[in-house]
Order: sequence, then structure tokens, then C-alpha cells
Amino acid sequence: MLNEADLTVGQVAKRCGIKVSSLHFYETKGLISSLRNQGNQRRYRRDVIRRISVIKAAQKMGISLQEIKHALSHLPNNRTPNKEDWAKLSQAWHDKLTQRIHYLTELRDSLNGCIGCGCLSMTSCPIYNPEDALGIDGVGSVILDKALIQD
Amino acid sequence: MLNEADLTVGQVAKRCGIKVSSLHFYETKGLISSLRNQGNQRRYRRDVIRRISVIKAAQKMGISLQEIKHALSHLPNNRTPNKEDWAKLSQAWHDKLTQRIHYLTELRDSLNGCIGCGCLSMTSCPIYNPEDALGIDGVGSVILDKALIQD
DNA sequence: GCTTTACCTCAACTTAGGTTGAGGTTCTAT
DNA sequence: ATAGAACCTCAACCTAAGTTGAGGTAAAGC
Repeated sequence: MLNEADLTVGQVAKRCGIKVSSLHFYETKGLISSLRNQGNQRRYRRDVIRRISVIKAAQKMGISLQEIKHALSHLPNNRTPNKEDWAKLSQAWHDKLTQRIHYLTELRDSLNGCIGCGCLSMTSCPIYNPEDALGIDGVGSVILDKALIQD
Repeated sequence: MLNEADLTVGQVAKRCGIKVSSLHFYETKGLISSLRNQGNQRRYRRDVIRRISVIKAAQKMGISLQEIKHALSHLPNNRTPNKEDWAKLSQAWHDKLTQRIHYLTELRDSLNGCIGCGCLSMTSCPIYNPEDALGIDGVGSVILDKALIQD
């Protein structure tokens, strides 16, 4: 199980461009795992680097660590994930990102109309009718009553 | 200065679909302002609702309160902002959102190639070469050395 | 063998964007 | 005039995603 190909925390951190403390953190969150050597030091399989790259990529897409953990939990844990395994993950996030892009595009295209001109249409304006398909902004809906239309 | 048209915290909160505590919070952050009545209670001008709507819309775009505050600071403070004032804001955020959409689109389109197939090209993959034009993800670049290419 | 670097755990701190609650005051409706 | 709703301040708490530091152990280089 523990051989020369295994990596230390320091090596993994350096290669992934993150801090050792982040590796500890991801481990406490169940996103990655490690083995220990005789002296209780962490040793990582090489595929942890791929895993961390995927975590980082997902974060750039606006996916939370919780969701990432959930997605990663569908990877096989008895063997190193292969292309098809990663491809499945990738497809799910691709779709998610597509929805997010769509949402932001709508938001953008309504900007001039809504903020700029003062129309504030309650029925057509995505700013007031956000339906955030991804639910990742954490901001919550803005619900306004009719009085707003005059403001 | 203080007339019947002024709104209480409760009224503003209800109309904007946010909590009274958020109004207090935005005030401490300098995003909105209020006048006080004889009994030290906040009274808002009606245009605060527009301002809050804009704040909420900007948050949906992924803009931080600090940036929003900065943008709002360019609005005239001696008069109620007019269409042109809002339009200027709107244009700046429109451009920002366009960049963000572009970034996410690149990320998405490289997903299958990068996560799925294992190519991990250091030179062409946006996952490793993020250049986040907006700098709003707070995740930081993933900098990987060549060893990764084999992992 | 000794020094230095890397590692360990655990607790506390950080930023953003708020929320909650205590203890007290003001408004509004009857 | 008094009950109850709404308001006030201030401090503490919350989640996410980590970072920092203290106090101690392990491994690597000379």
C-alpha cells in the first residue's frame, strides 16, 4: 500500500499550488483521503492530484465543497478513477455550468432594460424574477410588491 | 426633509424582500443611508428601494458589496439618481458580466476535454490557466508543475 | 549525532454577508 | 392611557473556505 510512488503533503501541496493546511482541511471535509506512514505522516496516492485539480476546477465554476464532495462520492473508491468516471462528473458539471451561463446571460441582457431605463417589469425582468436554476448565489430572491414600480 | 413619503425600515424591508437586519447591515457598510425621525427611527427616501434592488441584482452577478459600494459611490449624492446615472452603472456591470460569462463558457467547453479525457494540457487548458478576468472567485490559480501531466 | 526541515494536532482567527437575541425605547391603535 | 407592534443599539453567533500559530514529533542531510 505504501510505496515510493506515494507523495507527502508537502509534495502534493506544491504540485497543486495550494497550502498544506488546505490539504488537511479537505481531508477533514472528506474530499480527499490519505494513508499514514510509520511516523503518522500522511502519504498520498498519485491520483490525489487529479482529484484536487478537479476540486479546484469545480470551485471556479462556483460549486461548493459540499456539492463537490457529493459528486466525488460517486467515483469508485476501490480503484483509481478512469476516464469514464471523470467524464461522468464532467458531464454533470458541464450541464450545471450551462444553466449558470444561461442565467447570467439573461441577467446581463436585462441589465440595460431594467437598471438603466426604469421599466422594472415584474413579469419579464429576471432581476425581479430570478429563478436561479443553480441556487448557488446564496443571495435569495428579491420579492417586491407593486409599489416598487413607481420608485 | 422628513415627510409622509418617507419609508420606515419595516416597509423597505418588506418591499425589498429582505430583513430589517440587512438594512442595518447595509447602512453600517455605507451602501445605503437614512434620515432619523424625532424618536431616532430610520426614515428612507423612496429611491432607497431602487438602490437596494440594484444591490441585489449586482450580488446575483457575483459582485461583492465592496465593489457595489464603490460603483454606487459614483452616483450623485445631491439628487435622486436618474436614468442616465443608472445606465452608466448598468453598462459597467454589463461588461463585467460579459467577461464572466466568457470565462465560464471557456471553463465549460474545456471540461470534457480536460477532466474527461485526461489530456491536462498545461498550455491550452483554462482549468490550469484560469486568468480569471473578474477576480471574483476567490479561489486562486492552480499552479501545477510538469509532474502533474503524468498523474 | 545533531541540526534543520517537514510533519503532526488542535484551537483560534480571518473575510463576507449577514442573523439572532438581549435589553430598552417609540409608535400606533384602541 | 395603555397594550402591543415596531423600532433602537450592541454584541455574539453563523456558514464557507480556509489560514495561522503553538507545542511537539519525524525524517533527512551533513
